[in-house]
Amino acid sequence: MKVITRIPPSPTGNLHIGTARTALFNYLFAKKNGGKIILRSEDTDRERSKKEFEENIIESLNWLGIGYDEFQRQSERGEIYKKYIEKLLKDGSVYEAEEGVIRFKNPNTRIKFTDVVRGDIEFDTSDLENFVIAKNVSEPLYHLAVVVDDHESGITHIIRGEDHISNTPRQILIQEAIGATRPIYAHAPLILAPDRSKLSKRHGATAVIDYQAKGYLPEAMINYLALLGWNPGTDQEIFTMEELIKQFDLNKIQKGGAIFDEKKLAWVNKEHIKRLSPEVQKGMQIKTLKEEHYIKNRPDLDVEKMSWKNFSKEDTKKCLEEVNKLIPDTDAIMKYAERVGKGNVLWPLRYALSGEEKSPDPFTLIAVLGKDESISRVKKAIEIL
RNA sequence: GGCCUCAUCGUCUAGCGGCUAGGACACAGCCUUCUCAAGGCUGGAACCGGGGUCCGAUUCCCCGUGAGGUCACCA
Repeated sequence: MKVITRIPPSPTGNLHIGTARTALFNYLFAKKNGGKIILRSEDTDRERSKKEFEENIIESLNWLGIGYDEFQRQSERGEIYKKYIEKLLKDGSVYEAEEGVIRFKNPNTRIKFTDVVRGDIEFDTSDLENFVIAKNVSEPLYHLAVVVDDHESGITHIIRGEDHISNTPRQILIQEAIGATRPIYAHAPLILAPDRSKLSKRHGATAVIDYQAKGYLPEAMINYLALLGWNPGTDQEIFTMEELIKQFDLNKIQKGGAIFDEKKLAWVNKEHIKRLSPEVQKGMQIKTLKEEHYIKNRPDLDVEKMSWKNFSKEDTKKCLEEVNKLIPDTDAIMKYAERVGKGNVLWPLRYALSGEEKSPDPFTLIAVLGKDESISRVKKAIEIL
């Protein structure tokens, strides 16, 4: 049996981190099994669906490197749904209610299904009412559209968020009514905000594009997302997409929700940056450096932090005066530093330029600031001394 | 509230009956003449509670408690 999975976002917002993580799991699982993956835009809600969101979702998925084999748009599949709704109407599985919508006739049975990550789950559907499956024959709603699409596309595995567990019995009911085979379910835990509630817009940056804008590497994002709710069972924490595909396993998906921690994302990002070529790293460093407050504005300098170790203020001052004549000649400064003591020269130089105890090296700073600005910053330091 | 799901350091997690409960992030301290937004070392930090089962429970069962999800003509 060929594995077929799906990524079914609703274009009512930018690609959400939670959706991206679920998309990733579907992608990894399909790739690992040599399967197929379908991106399905669930835009049956004409009011809320926006073209721009669909574009954002596609772009974000692209940026992350999550590919797919086929693209579908529910708004273009009206005829297919209509055919099913009419058939259900005819055989009496659904009926038109007084309000004019179409409801599913609840058979009030017990539905039991096996979830790959949670085991057996059982529902008594008599707790459910006769739920609405379409506004009319031409306007299907979520449950109907999903079940029909999954069936028509031959979806074998539905990997989705835990928030869909309670939707499952309804969908199974519809499956049985249209004679569809039941796919295998795997409900992944939710990605949580720091307060342990479902991560949503009110928690700030929740769209993939927000992190793209912050300068995170797509590889880092993928890596971190994969680790939220899944782990390989080893101590490995840094992965490439290829490694993830190779190691991914539905059975190792976590049960409990995981809080999204940007600090750890930042660490993962740093680890991926380290694996980049020195040239690319330098380019990224310079790009992000330009946004630093201490590059945009002259820093306030603290005389006490100006000297390295026990080197005197007077000597530090002399060093800086010498160095200032050499800027921006890197080799000359380095040669001088080796003679006088690297720390004695490089620390105060870097501090004079950035005003930070931790910052990139002085030569990078000179490159970013430019000759004139560098010289005047060092001059300022000399004055204070 | 009904139904469903979940429960190991602050966070992400390993553990699948016997471990000094491991790793990572974060945090704290120390080291490092500085091309250091680095690296290294050390440290503090967890099995929600109560019953069982068992020679023995973090691990299996039950009950609590807590957290979350879901109850739309949204998806």
